[in-house]
Amino acid sequence: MQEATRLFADQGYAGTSIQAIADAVGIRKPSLLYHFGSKDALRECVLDEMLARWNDVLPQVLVVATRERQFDAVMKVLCGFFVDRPERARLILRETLDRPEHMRARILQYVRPWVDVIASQIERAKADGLVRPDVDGEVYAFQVITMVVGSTAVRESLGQAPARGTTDSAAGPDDDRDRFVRELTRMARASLYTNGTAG
Amino acid sequence: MQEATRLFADQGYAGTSIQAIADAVGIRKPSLLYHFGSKDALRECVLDEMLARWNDVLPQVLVVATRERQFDAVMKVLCGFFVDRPERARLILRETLDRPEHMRARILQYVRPWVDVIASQIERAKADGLVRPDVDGEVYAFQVITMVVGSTAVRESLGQAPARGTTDSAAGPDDDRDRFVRELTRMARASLYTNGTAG
DNA sequence: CCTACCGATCGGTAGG
DNA sequence: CCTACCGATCGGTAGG
Repeated sequence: MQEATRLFADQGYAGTSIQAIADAVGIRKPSLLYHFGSKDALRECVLDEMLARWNDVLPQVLVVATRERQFDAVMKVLCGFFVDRPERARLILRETLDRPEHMRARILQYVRPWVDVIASQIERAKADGLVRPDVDGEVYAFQVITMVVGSTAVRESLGQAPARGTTDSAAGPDDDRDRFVRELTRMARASLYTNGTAG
Repeated sequence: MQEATRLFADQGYAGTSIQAIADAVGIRKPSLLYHFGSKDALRECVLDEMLARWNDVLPQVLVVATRERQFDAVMKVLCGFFVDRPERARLILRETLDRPEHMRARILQYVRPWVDVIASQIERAKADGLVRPDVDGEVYAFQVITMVVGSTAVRESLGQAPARGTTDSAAGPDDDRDRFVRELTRMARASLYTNGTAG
């Protein structure tokens, strides 16, 4: 499963042969097919597992969401899920491009709860005058998720080439990660609240 | 070329056989190979043509950039390039996932001018106190481009499923397009300027 | 979990 | 631009 996830994410479904997966695991091709039935069933299995882990992470944020600083908590969980395992972002992007109609249903199922949580927060905050009145909560939430997934998927691939500019000379990978997450969060927050710096 | 671009964007490079491209054009497979030499050469050709059109569009924005309202002009051209032909966004995303090291060079070559233009605008505006002081121009510009490409690539595929919410009942495709571009522009602008509504 | 094998399709070439 | 063909690899099956 791990190897299949990695290979599908890195080379795509059509670009990955079941022979290659079998080689990576150290068994023969028919043995792999015995376990999963077909290549397409393996694809479903890989996607299901990733979405199941996504569901593991959902309750965390709903608990935290009862406190203040909800926004930062949601962004932290959302970013963490993909940034800590970028192959998830690449896989979800590839699947969306490969089988849009198939992914639409799953995305509705799995991101809908998030969109609802975020949208309800936005409406509440809008009533308090904290959120810009022209924000469309649903489009906004969808856009933020797309931004996180998309930029995470290409970040490692591109070695964040254009992002090393004028800052201090040497920075560790952890610094890069934090800087990346912080900027994503900053953009999402600033484009939402009337006061761009407050949660 | 058109058919190859469309097929590579929709089904991916590995998922598209030269036979399928030949069928779409109405010629035989060896005839196609005669023109382009190999499948990989065709891939290069398709990518080169798209990047060449990107370069056609660059001067436009540099001319407009001498006037006021630079930001909106840059966003309009950037969004238009991808939103009007979403297969460009899908192709560039697939190529980045398929051959990251190969794309890094091209992206540095083709998006560097944009990043520089935007970054210089940001530094000027920062000095005037118009831009938030904590904005990292390079990371920001990279993030905006990623957001535009990523969300455009998946927008059509997903039929913007979660984005039909509470607005008026029936809206034409043009309305959707404008709403999409407007929200992208709004987010990019609001996360940059101290006053989120001014150019 | 294996060996042995299947038809279909892959990218590409020979030759005209 | 075609017909005819190449070896290699594809996903998958038979049978143990």
